[in-house]
Amino acid sequence: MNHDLLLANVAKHITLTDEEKAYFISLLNVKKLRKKQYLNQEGDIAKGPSFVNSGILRSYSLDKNGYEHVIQFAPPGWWIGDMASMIKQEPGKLYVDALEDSEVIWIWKADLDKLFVEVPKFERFFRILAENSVATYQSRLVNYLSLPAIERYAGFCKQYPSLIQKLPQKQVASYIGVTPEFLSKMLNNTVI
Amino acid sequence: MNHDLLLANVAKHITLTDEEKAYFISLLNVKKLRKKQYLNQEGDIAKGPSFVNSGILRSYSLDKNGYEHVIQFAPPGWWIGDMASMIKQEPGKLYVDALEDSEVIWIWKADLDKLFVEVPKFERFFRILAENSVATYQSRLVNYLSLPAIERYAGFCKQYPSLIQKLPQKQVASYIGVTPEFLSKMLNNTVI
DNA sequence: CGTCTATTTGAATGTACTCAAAAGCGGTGG
DNA sequence: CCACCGCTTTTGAGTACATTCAAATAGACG
Repeated sequence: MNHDLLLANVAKHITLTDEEKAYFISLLNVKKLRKKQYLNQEGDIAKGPSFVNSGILRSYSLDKNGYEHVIQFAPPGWWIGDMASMIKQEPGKLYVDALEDSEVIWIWKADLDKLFVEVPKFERFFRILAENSVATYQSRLVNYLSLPAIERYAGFCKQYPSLIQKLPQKQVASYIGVTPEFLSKMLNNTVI
Repeated sequence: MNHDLLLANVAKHITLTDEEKAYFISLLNVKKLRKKQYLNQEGDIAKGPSFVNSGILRSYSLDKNGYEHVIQFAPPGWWIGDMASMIKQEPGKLYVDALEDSEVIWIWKADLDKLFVEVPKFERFFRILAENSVATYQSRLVNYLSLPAIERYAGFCKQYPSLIQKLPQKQVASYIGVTPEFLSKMLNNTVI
């Protein structure tokens, strides 16, 4: 149970006293996930934000035809979760699971709210986190609306060069919004 | 120059003293926009978050074929801006303009940073704002990845019933990610 | 080794786009 | 007040990008 990666992540944006660190750590929970294990399933109420300490997680939705659509990948050092479900504390529409054996550090939404009151610096930290997330989603939407699949793939490779090597092609296809068959054809120039 | 709508918006999440209100107001700028006038153009560095007091604004990107892709509509009471450009203070990829004569209240990023230090409650306010925005983008992405155009249109009508009446069909088409021609055909069942 | 899943390949299909042109609509100026 | 201009919406034909379904092949893992 090592919080170094998380504390380094926090330290990027705010500076904590030892006491504040200790309090923060006292609120944390750790969960080990086996490959394919769920952190969250559709219909669950998201417990709170989750930080990936090791492994890779992803969030995705399932459409009525049973196809998965990846919303986010989270390698070590990233946060993941179903924000809508977390905010409203309502059953969510996203699944979160592990693509490989992983370790996650997470905090109850109720504890986070306490933390915001006790150590207001964390308001800043999570504000910055959310703002960065907004920027990422905005740019993803721009890509999705204005680029053909092949360029969305190129953009993904450029933005996440280390991820691309670890992910099954199927997962990347889902993230860029095409079927695995079509991505395969694109990469092998079988698209005529 | 009436800040009531903005103050009511702020009051939804945090409670300010009269002094804090006065300080906040002292940092605000007002801009009137004529229909079609830009608040921000591609390549501009976003000044800071903008609150729509009256009218309707939209943000959009322009692809290399010259087609517009609407990222967001902002009726009165909503915030809008190019988050990536604002955070990094780098030239952005989004345009923001007025779909009708509008009035916008905005704050310089540098003043906002000062505000966060002077009145930390605003960290909370903008954290909540950004979190809601993340939730909205997540759900929009889910829709985009997993629903056919006709259902994205239905979803838009359901989610923004009052907006749909005010917007030119062309703008809605762009938001849901189809050409104006195709939306017209969908609505008139000319799609065979 | 066998099983399960991922990837590839092919053919047929479908959803949505492009281009072009006509029709509708709203604002503005003479 | 109405005619005209510019922009939006509609309609049609042809096309392209991406999907579906099916089946073969390849990889990964116990």
